[in-house]
Amino acid sequence: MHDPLAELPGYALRRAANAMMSELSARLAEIDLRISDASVLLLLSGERTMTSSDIGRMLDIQRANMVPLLNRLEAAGLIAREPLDRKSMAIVLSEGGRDKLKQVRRITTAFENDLMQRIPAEHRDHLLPALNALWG
Amino acid sequence: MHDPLAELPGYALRRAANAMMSELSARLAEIDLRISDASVLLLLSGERTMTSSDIGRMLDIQRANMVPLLNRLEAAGLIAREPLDRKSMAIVLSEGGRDKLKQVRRITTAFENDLMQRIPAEHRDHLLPALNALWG
DNA sequence: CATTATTGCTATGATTGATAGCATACATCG
DNA sequence: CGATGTATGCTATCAATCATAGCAATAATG
Repeated sequence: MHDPLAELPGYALRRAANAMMSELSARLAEIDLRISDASVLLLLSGERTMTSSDIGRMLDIQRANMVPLLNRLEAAGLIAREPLDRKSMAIVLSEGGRDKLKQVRRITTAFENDLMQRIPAEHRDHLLPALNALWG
Repeated sequence: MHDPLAELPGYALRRAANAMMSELSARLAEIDLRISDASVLLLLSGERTMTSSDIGRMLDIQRANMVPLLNRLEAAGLIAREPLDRKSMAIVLSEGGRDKLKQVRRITTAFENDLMQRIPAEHRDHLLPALNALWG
């Protein structure tokens, strides 16, 4: 093949991320969630009270784009909006959301394990710290 | 912060890829190219004669989506379509395309170097093989 | 109190990606 | 040769993601 792009880390990063995302999307589709949906549920599993803006800042999703995302989750009965003051809303997991979260955890941990298995053992432990250095 | 997602390689991969892509986009914007444009130019720098479909297969871009991409490159005077038989077209770099390619190389090698510099030395050499294992 | 910032939202583009269909042309095999 | 199957390049279209601007209400600050 002799792909002149194969040596570029940036290119490999893009391809790897695409492959990973499409596989994870497929697995999450079985429980009717998108990747961003699952990220929000995982984030809400922490004990902290968070508003829509908080979540957006954490996940790098703009306020405007949080709206349809949270609407979808609310329509699916996974979260609820609870007034925090007269302007802000706390986003909390509903009971259904906590159930769904368990399924999300099951899928994501299996997925992460599979991912890591594909990496030769001598490189495996270096991936996470290397990636985190690229956006910290 | 205690981000419950920070430990997930899949999440880190997504974030790292996003950060990388937006920075590379910004750098390539200075020479009026998008990432896919630059990938095509780099791919065409190989000696092989390639059709639109060939390029699409290499870069995982569908035939339908190659059309506007190549139109853009052709309109910018970077490539030419040369009839190969009565059905297929060879996509070749024009002179302007070869000039642009030099700029692409300058930008991408600087970019890749910067990327690698951000990674702690002990992890650096493991990134590329680990990523390539995730989509090969 | 006056000003400024934040929140949640609407509306709207731009870009990318995926699918379906089509006419033409090539390839294969009896 | 001729029939069938496949590849190519394209149009048209749809869905998803992301970004920007603006707005009304509220909160925070000096």
